Amino acid sequence: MGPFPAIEINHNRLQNMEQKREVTIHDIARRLKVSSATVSRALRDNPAITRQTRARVQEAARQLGYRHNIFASSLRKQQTNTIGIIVHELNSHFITSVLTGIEKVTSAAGYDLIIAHSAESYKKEVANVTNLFHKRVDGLIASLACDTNRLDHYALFEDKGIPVVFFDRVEETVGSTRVIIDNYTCGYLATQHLIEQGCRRIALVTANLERNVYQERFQGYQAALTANGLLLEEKLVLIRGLQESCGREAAAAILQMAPLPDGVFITNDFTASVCLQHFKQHGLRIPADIAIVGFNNDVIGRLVEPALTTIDYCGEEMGEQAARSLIEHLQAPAVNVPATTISIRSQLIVRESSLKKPHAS
Amino acid sequence: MGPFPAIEINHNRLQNMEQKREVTIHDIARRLKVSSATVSRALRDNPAITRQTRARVQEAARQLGYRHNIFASSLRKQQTNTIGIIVHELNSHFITSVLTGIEKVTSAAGYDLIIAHSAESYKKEVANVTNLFHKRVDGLIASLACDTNRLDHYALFEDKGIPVVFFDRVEETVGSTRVIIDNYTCGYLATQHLIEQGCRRIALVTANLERNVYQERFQGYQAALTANGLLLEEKLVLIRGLQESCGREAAAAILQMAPLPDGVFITNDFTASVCLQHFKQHGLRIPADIAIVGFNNDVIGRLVEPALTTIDYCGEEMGEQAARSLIEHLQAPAVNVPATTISIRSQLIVRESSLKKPHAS
DNA sequence: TACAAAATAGCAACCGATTACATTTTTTGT
DNA sequence: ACAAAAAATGTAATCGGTTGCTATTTTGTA
Repeated sequence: MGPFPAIEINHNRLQNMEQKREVTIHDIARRLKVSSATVSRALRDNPAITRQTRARVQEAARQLGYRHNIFASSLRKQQTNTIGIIVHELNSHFITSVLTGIEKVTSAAGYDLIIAHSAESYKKEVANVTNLFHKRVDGLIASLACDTNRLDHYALFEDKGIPVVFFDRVEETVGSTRVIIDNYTCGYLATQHLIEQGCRRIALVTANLERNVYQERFQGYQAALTANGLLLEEKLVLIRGLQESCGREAAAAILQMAPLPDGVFITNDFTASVCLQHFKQHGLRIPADIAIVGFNNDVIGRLVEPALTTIDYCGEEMGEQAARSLIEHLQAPAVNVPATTISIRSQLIVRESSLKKPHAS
Repeated sequence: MGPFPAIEINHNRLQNMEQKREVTIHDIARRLKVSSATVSRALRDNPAITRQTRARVQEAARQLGYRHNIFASSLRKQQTNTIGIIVHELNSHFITSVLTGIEKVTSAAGYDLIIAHSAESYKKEVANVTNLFHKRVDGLIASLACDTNRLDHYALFEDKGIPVVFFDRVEETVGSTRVIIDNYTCGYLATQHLIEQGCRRIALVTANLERNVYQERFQGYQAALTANGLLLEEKLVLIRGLQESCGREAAAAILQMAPLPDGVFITNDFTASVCLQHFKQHGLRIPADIAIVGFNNDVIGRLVEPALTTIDYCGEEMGEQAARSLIEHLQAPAVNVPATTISIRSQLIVRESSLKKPHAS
C-alpha cells in the first residue's frame, strides 16, 4: 500500500475535472492547426472545405468527444431548427397517430420536436405556448384545449412572424393554416345513419359547444334531424366533459329520460364506450334498445361489445399535412405562403352498436 | 392620394424591420442609462439591486417587449434547467399518469420538461437519448423500450455526470436510481389468484423476456405454479409483441391448444382485452371456460366485458418519486447521493374476468 | 510564362446573458 | 466629520459557433 494508489486516485480526479470542460471547435482547430471557422464549416460538411480537411476534422471531433453546442449555434443563427407541438392530450390513439405523421415529415426535413400537452386545460395551454415561445421554436403545431375560446396567447408568435399551424381543434384565424376534417358532415352522416336504422329519438352527448369540433358536429346532427323531419329536442342534447365520470353521468341522465331515446350520437369513442357499458349494466340491449354512434375510431371502440359504429379519419395524414404546411412556411423566402384550410378525408364506419337492421336496409 | 400613404407604408416597413431585431438587456440598459449587468441582475430579482431599480428595469422590459434569451443564458450558465423524459409510448393511461407525477414535482422546482417517446423501438430510443444529450438537459428520466437490452447509449450521460433515473422498464445499473414495482410478486399474485380460482392449466401471454418487467412477471408466474405443485409447460408460454395484431395471434394460438388452458395471465391490459374479445368471438365464456388476469389497470380493462382482473400501481406516484430523486441528485452539491432502487406499491384488483368462484372461496 | 478565375482557408466581429472583480455611492459608527 | 464597512452599480471577459469578408493557394487558359 504505497503512495501510488493515492496518486492514481488523484490523477483520476483531475481527469474527471478535465472531462467536465467541454471540447469546442477551438480545441479541434488547435489540434489540427486550422482555424475554428474551418472546423465549424467542416463539421457541417460545407463544400467550401476540402473533402480531406472535412474528414480530418470530423475524425478529430470524434476522437476528442466533441459535441455540438446548440446554444452557441442557436444564439448565433437566431433559429433553433425545432418545432413546438401542443396537443390537448397524449393518451389517445388519434393524437399518437398525428404525432407519428408530424415526426415523419419533420425529421425528414431535419427539425426537432418539442411536445407539450395541455391536458385539456386552457391555463396549461397558455403556459405551454409561452414556454415554447421562450424556447424559440421556429414554428408551432397546435390543437386547442377543450375550453380554449380565445387565441391571444398565440399573438406572441404572430407578432414575430413565427408560423403556427392548427389541427383538429381550431378556431377561426386570419393568419394560420388549419388542418381539419369536415365535422359538420361527419355529424350529419352519423345522425343520418341512426335515422336510417330506424331511430326517431336521437340523443346527442357531446362536449363544450364553443370548441369548433363539437359545435360543428352538433350542427350536423341538427341538420340531419331537420332534413328528416325530426324535431331537435333540447333535452336530448347533453353537454358534458371528457372524463370517464362525465360519461357515466351522461349515460345516467339518458336512462332517466322518458321515453328513452332509441339512438345516441356520442362525439368521442371513449365516452361512447363508457355510456355503452353503463347502458348494458342497466339492462339495455345495444343496439336494439338504443343504438350508439361514436367518433374518432379509437381502438377501444373495437374492443367493447358490441363494437362501436364511429367516424374514422386518419390522424397520421393530418399530422403529415400540418407538418408539411408548416415547413413550407418556414422555408418560404418571404411571407407569401397563404394561410389555407386543409381538409382531411373522413368516413363513417358501421359496426354492431348501431345496426338495428343488420342485413336489411 | 398624395405621397403620404406611401411614406406611411414605408415607415411601417421600417417598424417591422425593427421589430425583427430582438430587444436585449442592452436596449433596456441604454434606455434606463444603467449597465447591462444591472439589468441582468434586476430581471432575475437579484437582491444586490435596489428594489426601485429592479422595478424600473422590469417595467422597461415589459414596455419594450423584452424576451429572455435562453440560448445566451444557457450558453453562459452551462445549464438548461430542463429535464429530458423518454417513455416507451405515449398512448397509455399509465404513462400519462407518470408524466403528470413528474410534471407536478419538476414544475414546482422550476424545471422544464422535454418529452420524447421511443414507440417501443430501441433505435428511436437511442436517437432520443442522443438528441436530449445534445439538447443538454440537466437530467434524464427514462423508461426503456421493449427491446432495449443494453444501455450504452446512456453512457454519454454517465460520462458527463448527468444524472439519469429509470422507471418501470429498467435494467441493472450501477449509477442510476430506479423506480419500479415488484414485478415478481405481481406475477406471483396474479398466478396464485388464478390457481385459487381453480385454474390448473394456466397460460402466460407476455412480451420480450429480456425486458425486466416481463422477465420478472414470468418468474413470479413460474414460482406460483411450482409452489402449487403445478408444472410449467413451455407450450403455454407465449411471447408476443405489444401491438393489437400480436394479441390476436396469441389468442388464436391459445384457441388451438388441446386441452384448452383454463386460465391466462396476460401481462398488459391492452393485449388482455384483445384476447378476451377474441375468445368471446370464438364462443368461449369468460371466466367459466378461461379466466383472464391482465396487468396495469388500464381504463380499457373496466370497459370490456367481463371487466378485467388486473394489477394496479400508481403511475403518478412513480413519476413523482422519479422526479424527486432526480432533482435531489441535481441539487446535491457533490456526487454523494447514492443510487437507490425505489419500489412502488402495487396490488391485485379482482374483477369478473377471473372470478370462477364469484362469492365463494 | 503570366494572369484571371476558382477553390480553400483564415480573421474577427458577432449573437445575448452572466458574473468575477473593480469602482462608486451610501450608510454606519465613533 | 471622517474612516471604514456595506450597498449598489459598472467593467469587461466569457460561454461556443457562425459567417461576411479577406487572404492565400491552386487551377485553368491564353
